[in-house]
Amino acid sequence: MQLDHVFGALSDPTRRAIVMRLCDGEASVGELAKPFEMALPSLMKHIRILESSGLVASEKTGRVRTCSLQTEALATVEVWLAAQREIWEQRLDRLEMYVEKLKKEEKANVRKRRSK
Amino acid sequence: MQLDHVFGALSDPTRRAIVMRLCDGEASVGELAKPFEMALPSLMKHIRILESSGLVASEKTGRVRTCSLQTEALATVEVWLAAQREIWEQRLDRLEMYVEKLKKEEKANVRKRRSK
DNA sequence: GCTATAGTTAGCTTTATGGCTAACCAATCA
DNA sequence: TGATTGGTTAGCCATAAAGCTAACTATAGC
Repeated sequence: MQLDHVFGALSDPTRRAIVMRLCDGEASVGELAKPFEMALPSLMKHIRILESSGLVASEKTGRVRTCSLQTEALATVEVWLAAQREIWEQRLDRLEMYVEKLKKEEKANVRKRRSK
Repeated sequence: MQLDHVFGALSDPTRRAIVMRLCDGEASVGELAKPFEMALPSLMKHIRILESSGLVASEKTGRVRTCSLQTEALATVEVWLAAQREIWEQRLDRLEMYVEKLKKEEKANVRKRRSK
């Protein structure tokens, strides 16, 4: 599973809607297609993309294909984002500490200057 | 800030690399360009895309443009993902409870059958 | 003021994306 | 077995994406 494909898959509103729909449980291709004013083959493409991204799995029994969500992929993306934000926030913290240090030094300087 | 654009922006490896680089602090366009074997205008396009997605901000002073990360956008995506996963997991929980219920009933049935 | 540096604009190419229709296959169901 | 339903394949089109080069603008440094 690659971030590229997962982010790519989620960048389309139709596909995000499908993911949201699948959060409520499995669905057949036809069921997924209903809310959209879109030809079946077009929707199938989206499903394929979701599948190749690892976000969705599907299985065909008889003539109906049932799709379901694969949460591991969602989790992977969450982890990546959280990691980035963490690094960033650590940096902000350091910066903040540095600023605090500067402020204290400045206060000290002010006191010094006053006492001169 | 729209999910479409943020996910779209993050679906490209070059742009994710830029985001990761900016986690370590601000950088000029030139600095950002260095690690990539890519013409400047191409890289600039990526920066524009990151900017229009709200992930990155930039300001030009003199002749250098300095770019920085806007964490709110990252946070927004995280929230969306977490929400989806939560719904999904709640559903799994309900399903699990249902399965447990079924198991208990089955056990009860077995006991009944034995006592017959 | 000339030159080098840092971006920017314009315009081109190639490939990918998102949509369509029409025709097709394979299970159900009457 | 013939019609209907559910999905699939193939192939087309328009637009967007990702890259390039070449030429341009505007600051900084000498």
